Amino acid sequence: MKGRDQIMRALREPQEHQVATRREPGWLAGGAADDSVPADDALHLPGRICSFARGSEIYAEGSAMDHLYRVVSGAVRICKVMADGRRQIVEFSVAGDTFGLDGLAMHGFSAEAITATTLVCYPRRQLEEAVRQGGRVARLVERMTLNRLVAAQNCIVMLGRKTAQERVASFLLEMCQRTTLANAGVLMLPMSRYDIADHLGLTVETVSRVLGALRREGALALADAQNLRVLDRSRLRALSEERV
Amino acid sequence: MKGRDQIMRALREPQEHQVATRREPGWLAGGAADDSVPADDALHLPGRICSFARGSEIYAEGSAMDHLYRVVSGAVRICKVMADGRRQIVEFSVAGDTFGLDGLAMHGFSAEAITATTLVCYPRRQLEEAVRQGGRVARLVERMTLNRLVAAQNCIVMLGRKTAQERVASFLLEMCQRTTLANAGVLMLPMSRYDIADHLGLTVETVSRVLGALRREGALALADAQNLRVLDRSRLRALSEERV
DNA sequence: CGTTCTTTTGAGACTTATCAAGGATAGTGG
DNA sequence: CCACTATCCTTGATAAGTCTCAAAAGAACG
Repeated sequence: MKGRDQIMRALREPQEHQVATRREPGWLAGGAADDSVPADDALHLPGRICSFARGSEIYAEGSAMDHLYRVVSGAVRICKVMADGRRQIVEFSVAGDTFGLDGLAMHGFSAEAITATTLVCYPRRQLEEAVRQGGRVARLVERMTLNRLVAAQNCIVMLGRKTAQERVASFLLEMCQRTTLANAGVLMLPMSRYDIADHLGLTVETVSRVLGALRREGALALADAQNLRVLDRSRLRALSEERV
Repeated sequence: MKGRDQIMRALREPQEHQVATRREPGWLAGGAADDSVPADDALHLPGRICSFARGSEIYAEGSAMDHLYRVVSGAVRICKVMADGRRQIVEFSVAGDTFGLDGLAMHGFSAEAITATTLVCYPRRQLEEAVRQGGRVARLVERMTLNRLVAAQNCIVMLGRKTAQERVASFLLEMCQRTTLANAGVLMLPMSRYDIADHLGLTVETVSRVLGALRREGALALADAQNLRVLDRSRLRALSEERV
């Protein structure tokens, strides 16, 4: 459990920076639908469109928590890196997901763009003002935070009690649900094997081996590293032990 | 990873039942202070006092989510049991903590009293009404959920990337913070080694061995299984890698 | 087209789980 | 009050799952 290569990875993380930012004139109305959130989950608050390059940091752990973000396109990882380089990704955010509220006063985690990513940024001030006034926005924010809490607690069950194979199966099913599949049910994974490993509490090698095993037993078909198709969903469900 | 003894434990869990319940006349004003919550965190909503015997179930996974609970005294475990008996405790609730919002429509987890426990139950209806009207209660509930989300995400880091020793150290420090220590700084752990193991994603044997090792190296003193004193806090901090 | 990063696969090591058993503790009933 | 019993806790020996180290093929990128 030394994680030396994780240190190396952390050190050579590219520090490209935010490439574009422009004003959004209107009141942005939601992104892709997430079935655990009411369909009409638009925040209806003034927001600003921001773009981030692949690998760039959206915010750092310990920085001021002054925005709520909604992913328009791309993917984001929310993570923490320990002093010796061990990294844990606590959640991935894809199109339609919101993130940015992950601490009390400061950010408890950092957020990085996995691919080229476009976000809507809502200033925290206005959000809090809307919550204070109650009504729809207050309930939406509350519901949103509760969704993330439930997701986090399910993640805890996975990390605490599931085997490597079960974790990978759970992850694949979750991603199938959360992203819109391409034609013919192809699942496009925006993140690397390293990201998956650091989310599932495994190593890259183990993730790769488990995917290989699932492929050999006919549960998956791998077009390339990022694109795969689930051939035997019931097999994955049995492994993940969730009624998905 | 068969968890056969966990199955046995799950099967023989006593099903004693709720022993007393009476009406609370007024607007209950908070319990013990939790430093991650504003000091004045009273909900100021009408609640009902309920008592639960050791080992009894407060609510089951899949049951209707119609109350918010605050622990007055005792301790509660929030957990999920997998089909083959593997159990994961996602959080412990002690005096002053709130719980009960752990799903969307239904409870995603079950709650059980670890020791004889007294709770205040707030009907969800009235809570939602208060949130709808905004103001203090809305902000408190939001803050409360956010606190729990941050705690869950830190738990994810622990389960995903920490060794057995680091997990136990983190757990002890967290419990020191969350409970009021007895005279001379004695930490009283209400839960069994099984509960601790199922919270840390370890086995009882490993928890016991790690505690033994910490005792032998002089970091801890164990009066008995439930009562211990932290002798070398900096050692635990170094292991847990948190600025606590 | 060399360079760097990612992915896969293999061999061996190590942490933690499993199995087993004895001792401590608490609750129960005589 | 004390034996009885069930449960919890601890410790040891062994096994298994996953990690670490190593290397090579494949993809991305200038």
